[in-house]
Amino acid sequence: MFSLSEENYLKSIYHLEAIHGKGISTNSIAKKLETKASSVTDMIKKLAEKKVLVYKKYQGVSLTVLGRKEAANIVRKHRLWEVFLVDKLNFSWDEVHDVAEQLEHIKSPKLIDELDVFLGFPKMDPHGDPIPDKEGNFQKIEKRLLSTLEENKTGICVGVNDSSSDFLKYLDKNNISLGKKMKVLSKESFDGSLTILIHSKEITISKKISNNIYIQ
Amino acid sequence: MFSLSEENYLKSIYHLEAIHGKGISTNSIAKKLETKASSVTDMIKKLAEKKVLVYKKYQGVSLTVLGRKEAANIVRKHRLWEVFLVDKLNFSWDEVHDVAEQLEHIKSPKLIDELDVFLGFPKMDPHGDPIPDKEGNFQKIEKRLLSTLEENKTGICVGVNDSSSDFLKYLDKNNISLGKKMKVLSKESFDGSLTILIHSKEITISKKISNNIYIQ
DNA sequence: ATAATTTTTTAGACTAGGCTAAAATTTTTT
DNA sequence: AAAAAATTTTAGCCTAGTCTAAAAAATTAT
Repeated sequence: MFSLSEENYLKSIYHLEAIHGKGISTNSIAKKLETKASSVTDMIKKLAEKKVLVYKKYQGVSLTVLGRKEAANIVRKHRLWEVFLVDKLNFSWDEVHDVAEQLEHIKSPKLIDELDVFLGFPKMDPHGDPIPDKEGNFQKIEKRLLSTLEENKTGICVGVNDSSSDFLKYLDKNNISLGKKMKVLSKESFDGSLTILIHSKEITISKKISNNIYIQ
Repeated sequence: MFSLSEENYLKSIYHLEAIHGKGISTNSIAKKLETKASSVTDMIKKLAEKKVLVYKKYQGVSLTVLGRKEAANIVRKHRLWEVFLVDKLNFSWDEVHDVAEQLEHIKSPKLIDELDVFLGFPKMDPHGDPIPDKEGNFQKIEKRLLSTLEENKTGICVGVNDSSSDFLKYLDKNNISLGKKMKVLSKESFDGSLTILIHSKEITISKKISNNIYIQ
C-alpha cells in the first residue's frame, strides 16, 4: 500500500516519463510536485526500496513495471472521477482537476470497478486524455497539435495539452470544446498566431494557444 | 481547514455527544478512535485552540456550535456517499462503511451539493441514519428498539444501531432489511431472546440482536 | 478520611514528510 | 583540461501525529 505522498510521486514520474522517456531527473520531479530536490531524493530512495522505481545516485529514476502499473492505476482513477464529475455532477471541465486530485487516492478496488461500469466504460476523460484499463494499458489516439495544421485545412478538437483552469476557461469563452470542427484560415509566420473558423465565427489565437490544442 | 485526523476526532466526539450528552471523556474518545489517551489529550488541546470544542483539564470536552456544525458536515458527507455507493454502484449495506470513511474527507463544497442533487436529496443513509443538512440539522425520526416491542405486536424495521459488517451480514442472511415488517411471536424472559415472524418465516434472535434493530 | 484504583496529563521519543544549508558530483563553458 | 555553473545528495532541523512511561488528579473503596 502506498501513502498519499508516495502516490503523488509515482503519478508525477509516470507523467514525466510519458513525455521525456526513462531517466527522470530529481529536479524535474521537484518542479512538478512543487517541492525541493532534497525532499525528492529522500522519497525516491523510499520508492526504490519498495521496488516501484530504479534509482542510481545522480542518475535520475525510472519506473519499474510494478511502478508503472501502480501509477497508471492512479491516473485511471483520476480520469474516471473526472468523467463522473462532468457527466453526473454538472462540473465543467475546468473545475474537475482539484477534486479528482483528491478522489484518485481513495482505496477500494470495488469502488473503481463499479464506477467504471456506472459510467459506461469511458475511454477518455473530459480533456480528451485516455483512461488506462486495470493493467495500465490504453489506446493511444492519433492526434496532432492545432499549431501543425496547414492553412485552409480542417481538424476536430480531440484534446488539450494543458488542463489548467485558466486555459480551459479561455477555451470555453471562445467556444472551443472537444468535438468542435476548426478550420485554419490563415497563419501569421511572424508570431505563429492563427486565424481559425469555428462555429462559423472567426477568431485569432496565439501560437501558445494552438500549441495546447490537439486535433484529429 | 481541518486535517484528516482532526476531522476524525470531531466526528467521534460528535457521535459520543449524541449518545452521552456533553462532557466527553478522554478515555472514551481514545477507545472510539482506537488510540491512546495521551494522543487524545494532545489533539483536543489543538482542537480547543481552533475553537471547535471547549476543554478544561480533567473535565472532558464539549463541541462548540462551530465544532458541531463541522462534525455534522462530515457525517453528512459520509452518509451521502453511502447512499451513492448503494444506490448507484451496487454496494451492499455492509460494504459501504470503509469506503465512505475515506470519501467523507474529500474537500469540495460543490461536490457534496451536487451529489445531494444527483441522489435526489436523500434524508436517510442505507442503515436508516438521518443525513444532516448543510447547517447540521436533521429530522429525528421516531424509532424504538425491537427488543422493546411486546408479544404479538408488529413493527417495521427503520434502522440499525450497529453498522458493523458482521451484524449487517447476519441481517442479510436472515432477510432483515429496512422497511421489513416483523411481528414478535414470543419473548423468552430468561435470556430476552425473541421469536419473530418475518416474511412469513419464523426465526429466533438473541437479545443482543434485537437490541440493535430499530423499528417503528 | 485515607488508601487504592482509575483516569488524565506531561515529558520525552519516534516516524513520515518536508525544509535549509553545505558538500559532493556532474555538466557546461572557456 | 581546468574553472564555473548547475544538479544532486547529505546532514541536521522542523511539524503533525502518534507512542510509552511516569506524574498528577480525580474517583472509588475501605
